[in-house]
Amino acid sequence: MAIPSQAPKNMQQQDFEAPKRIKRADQIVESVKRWVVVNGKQPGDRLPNERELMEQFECSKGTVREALKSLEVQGLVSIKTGPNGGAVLERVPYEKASQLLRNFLHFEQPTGPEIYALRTLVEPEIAALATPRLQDEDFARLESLVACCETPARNFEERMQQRIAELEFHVVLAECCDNAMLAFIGRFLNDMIRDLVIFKKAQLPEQQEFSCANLNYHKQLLEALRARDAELARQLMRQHMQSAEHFNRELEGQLQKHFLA
Amino acid sequence: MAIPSQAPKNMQQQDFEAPKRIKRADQIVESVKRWVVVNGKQPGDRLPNERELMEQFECSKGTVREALKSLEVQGLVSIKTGPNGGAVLERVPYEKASQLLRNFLHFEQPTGPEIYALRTLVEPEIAALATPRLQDEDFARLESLVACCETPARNFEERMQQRIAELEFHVVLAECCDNAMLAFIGRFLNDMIRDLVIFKKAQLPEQQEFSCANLNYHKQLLEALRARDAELARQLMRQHMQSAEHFNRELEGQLQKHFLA
DNA sequence: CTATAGTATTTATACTAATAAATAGAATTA
DNA sequence: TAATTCTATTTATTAGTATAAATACTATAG
Repeated sequence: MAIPSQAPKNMQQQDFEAPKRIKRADQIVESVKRWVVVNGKQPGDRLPNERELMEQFECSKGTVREALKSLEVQGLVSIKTGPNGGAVLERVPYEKASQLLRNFLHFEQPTGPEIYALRTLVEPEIAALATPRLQDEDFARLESLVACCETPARNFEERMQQRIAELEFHVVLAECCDNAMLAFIGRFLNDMIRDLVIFKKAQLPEQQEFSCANLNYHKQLLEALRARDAELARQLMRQHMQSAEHFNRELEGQLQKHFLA
Repeated sequence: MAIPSQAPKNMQQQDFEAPKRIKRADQIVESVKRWVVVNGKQPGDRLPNERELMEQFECSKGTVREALKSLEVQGLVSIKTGPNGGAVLERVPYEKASQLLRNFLHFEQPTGPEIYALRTLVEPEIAALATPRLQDEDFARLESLVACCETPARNFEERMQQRIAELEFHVVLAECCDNAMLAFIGRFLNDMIRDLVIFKKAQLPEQQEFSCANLNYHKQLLEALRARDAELARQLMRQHMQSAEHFNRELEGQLQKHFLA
């Protein structure tokens, strides 16, 4: 949140750096952000309504709206109509942050191997961090997700759902680990893989061996987690990820053949 | 990019899910995004100007401007005035993505140890991936950054600059590794640490031992990189990170004492 | 006294029209 | 030819008006 450097009017051509005019709306956005951090505002606190903002910043309705739109897109406020409506401060939801990061990656689409390489790094740590923090309800969720994959899938739809459940297993762990960044990366990678799985791999014939291996690892992991053995959980997850990486490579190979044929 | 579910008017109360009206501007944003992916538009391609968008979407100028503002905030377009002005497609710059992710983390400020824990995971991999890809100019940059830390700092300002140079060393490696996500995380963590260093640690008396250890690791790393020995680079980086993590813990302890006194 | 329906108010949402600022490129001048 | 001024195009900003949505409050019915 940098201080908006007011562009001086009468200046020689000598300044090559950032002589760019800062738009009114963006100035307002920065002011609001400063106001939030300086006054230690918390999620739920309300911003002044549009009329007051117009007066405060001496600008028109349209400009205020643009500023509020900016804050809304960034996920920092949500806007409601009606009495007691207006803009209220929000903690940025995961979905928002995730979507914005995906925009960033749009023109350099990470490949499967890249995603799995990262996953191999972070998932074992997530497992280890989550181990001492899992509650009864978390175990219940993990159980049900494992159960979901036990029975062999009868059709495409079921196979898809089992894949999602497999991934959800990792999301539960990510949510429980108390390192916000690690959790974010974990969830984000899962989302990326989910899209890969759904849009690319699903059309291939059943990958019995693959699913079976995953299920086994998840079962073993669940045991280790219940025993609160962080080190074992880390080890198992590492093996799980290496196995998944290997299977992914194989799948992509098959997909290649499938595509050429 | 979900399909905007038109909210049905006469419906029983049974739907708890997302009956929320989608704002006109957001609909336009989604349309534009679809247009980009469907037509495979690339950075540099221009969007229709405001007037055309108004006609195309049958809406007013204000609404178009809100939509464009949204796209601008997301870093997907940049907008210029004048002839040949208007909105052009951009690849989202790192700074934008970084800032948006920081908003997400604002209310759950990651602690030093959390940041270093992640760093210990990713930096060794970054070093290994960068090893075969470094060009002459990259080596030159690394050299100059190391040189910058050779001479003992005479004052606060110099000490600060050396710290920045130390971190920049890691940014160079991140930029060279061809895994976009890993690179992003690496740079992001460096930014976080830079802020920690600048705002928290700088006031403490000189950390000679710390800086010296870092410098040594960087020198050894540079050798390994020149020898194109990825495995050695990974090992060295791992040790470097463990050492840095350890020093950070110590620093935070000293800071605590400093603060209490 | 309680639940329901109606009403009024607050607030965002959307549109129109007009002016200001920026700039690329054409026309002009020395 | 080279610098300068002019001009057309396009966004930036403003003002004012009207509409639609959400909700708190009130009145009514049971």
